Amino acid sequence: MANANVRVRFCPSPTGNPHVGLVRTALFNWAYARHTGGTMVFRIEDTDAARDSEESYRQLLDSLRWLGLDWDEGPEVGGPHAPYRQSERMDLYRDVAGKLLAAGHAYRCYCTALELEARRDAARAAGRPSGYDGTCRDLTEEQRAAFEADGRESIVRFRMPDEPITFTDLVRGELTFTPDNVPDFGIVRANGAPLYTLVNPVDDALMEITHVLRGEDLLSSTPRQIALYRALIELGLAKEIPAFGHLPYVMGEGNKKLSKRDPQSSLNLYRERGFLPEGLLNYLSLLGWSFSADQDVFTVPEMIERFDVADVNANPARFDLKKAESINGDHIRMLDVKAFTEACEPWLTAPHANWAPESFDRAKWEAIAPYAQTRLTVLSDITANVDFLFLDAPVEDEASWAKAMKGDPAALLTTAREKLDAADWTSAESLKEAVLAAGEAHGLKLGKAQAPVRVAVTGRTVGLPLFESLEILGRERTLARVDAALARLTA
RNA sequence: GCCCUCAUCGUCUAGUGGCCCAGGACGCCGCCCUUUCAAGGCGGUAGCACGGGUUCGAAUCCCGUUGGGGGCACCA
Repeated sequence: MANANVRVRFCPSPTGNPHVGLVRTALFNWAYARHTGGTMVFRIEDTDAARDSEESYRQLLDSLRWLGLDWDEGPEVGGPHAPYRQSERMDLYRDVAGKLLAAGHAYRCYCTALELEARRDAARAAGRPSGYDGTCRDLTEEQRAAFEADGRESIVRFRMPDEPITFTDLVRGELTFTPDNVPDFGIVRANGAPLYTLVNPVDDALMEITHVLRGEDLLSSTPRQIALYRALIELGLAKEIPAFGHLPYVMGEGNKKLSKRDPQSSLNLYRERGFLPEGLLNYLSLLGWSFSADQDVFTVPEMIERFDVADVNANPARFDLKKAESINGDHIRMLDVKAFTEACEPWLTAPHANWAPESFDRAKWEAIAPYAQTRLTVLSDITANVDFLFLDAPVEDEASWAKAMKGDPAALLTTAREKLDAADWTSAESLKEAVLAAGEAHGLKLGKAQAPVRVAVTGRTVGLPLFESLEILGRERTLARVDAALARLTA
């Protein structure tokens, strides 16, 4: 299925934070490019000055880089069709709009927003399609002059052909749209700024995009783009119409499309919680696609090897955090210890941690990291697992204390302290025997006996293997914490 | 309102007319392992939206119904 002629593109507009739906779209385009040996074009659609922001643009690039979704042409990389930010290509669009107008493929429309709205409402009430009704389609020179003389503003509108448009969607098969339901559409604002409806297909044409893989929300605008494409071809501005593939939505809670406003959709959220790029990508690829019938954890290279748009299915998928975390956990386990150790470090140093940066002890961290790797689902959970090593005193968790300090904890701890004091601190096994012996002295099995020790030392009832933890914490600090607990118990 | 689109366990999916009284994964439940919690192992729970066709045979094809989602901008 290799086809080095494939050119796909990812073309977000820089508004708000990157969200997971956007990432899924980027991923599928990228995977298809890498699978076929084609080219990934990254283009920024910043034609809406009121909504676009430089901050959002920066985040977009940063996010893609973090995810490892690289691009062959685009911002900061360049390419034969530069520039790749539409805000820097305005002259080009003006030129194309002029040619479209001159050739009669577009016309000036003088309808005001109010008039449009009134006619739209009337059309709906009458049960007719509510798109533009073509009022200015065939204005005479006199009518046009009159509107101009009135000082009316005008937008440029594309003239849709009076025939049905059929195309074969890569994921949905053959689709046909009748002219009644695909009205003429605006391509240039009254202030001269081009609209997405013009700019997107024009750039796809100029950049010689062969496969347009985008969200399902754009499905109904496809016939308009095809019509525009045909006009561009006629004008010698485009070579051929690309193939379209509309990817299913990523849905959120309830049953609504995950939107940028939805906090659950924010890519940054997953990044901050400690998702691994490959874990998140793995999960996201499962939304509308499957690796095989019986395997859903795989690496990015494995995905590239198998990915094909033709295998994407058409139904919307709900984002399931539990499964995303589970798969991420699998990827955490796939890391070698060194990579895992390094990946966690950002969470172990300020500002994420609740201890001073200088309290972080790399040697201790490296010693305990292997015990943590099998039980994390997201990296940010690491702090609660190892904070006892870096905090001056264990966290105060009343619920844990109450749960563990039952029976006669002071007696148990007193014995445990004696045994631990006498144990071999270079051996976790020896520490285990100390606690075991202390338990036996009070008629407690190891499971019960370790609980008060664990809470005294780490503050929590759950955590990493206890005796290895004690060994790494060290004799002095362990005994001091047992003493502190004893003091509290007997106060 | 008009148009488009989608429809397999709670969720993500495999399935392209017989291999399916439907397979995997997450979740949930139980057991094993076990120093807690995980991880791991084993087992269980649960689904082809409905109604008509077509066919020797339908989760798979067709029609309709119902339900979900989207579009109908001087947003993208």
